[in-house]
Amino acid sequence: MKADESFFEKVYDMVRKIPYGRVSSYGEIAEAIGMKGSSRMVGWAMNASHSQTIPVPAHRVVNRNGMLTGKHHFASPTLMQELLQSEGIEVNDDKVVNFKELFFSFKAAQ
DNA sequence: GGTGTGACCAGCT
DNA sequence: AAGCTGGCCACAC
Repeated sequence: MKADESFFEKVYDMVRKIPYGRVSSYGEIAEAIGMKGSSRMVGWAMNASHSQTIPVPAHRVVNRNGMLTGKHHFASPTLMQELLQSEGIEVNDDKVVNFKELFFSFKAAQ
């Protein structure tokens, strides 16, 4: 973790640490970068993720309920779901199936 | 440097 | 049960 990195890069770095086939929440990431309660900032940062040279697996980030709230911000509304399914994550009705089991906690990882 | 905005969250009505 | 409100804080204008 580098302190010099801006808020965006911190978020991106955290999101990239989410393992293949796993998902996490905005609030979890916000807390991981020391901005607990500012989960909106995380989602807002993802809005600029497309500008990054290094790909950011934003599709692995969902809201607290496991719902794909940000899917509409992808190139295609169905792209997020397809990406998740391609990683073995089941998605039903815009929600991650077994979200509780697939949830990745940064605190537990440390 | 004030104001608006945002892919959320929790609490209240 | 479902909708609304406030709060959280970084960033662009």
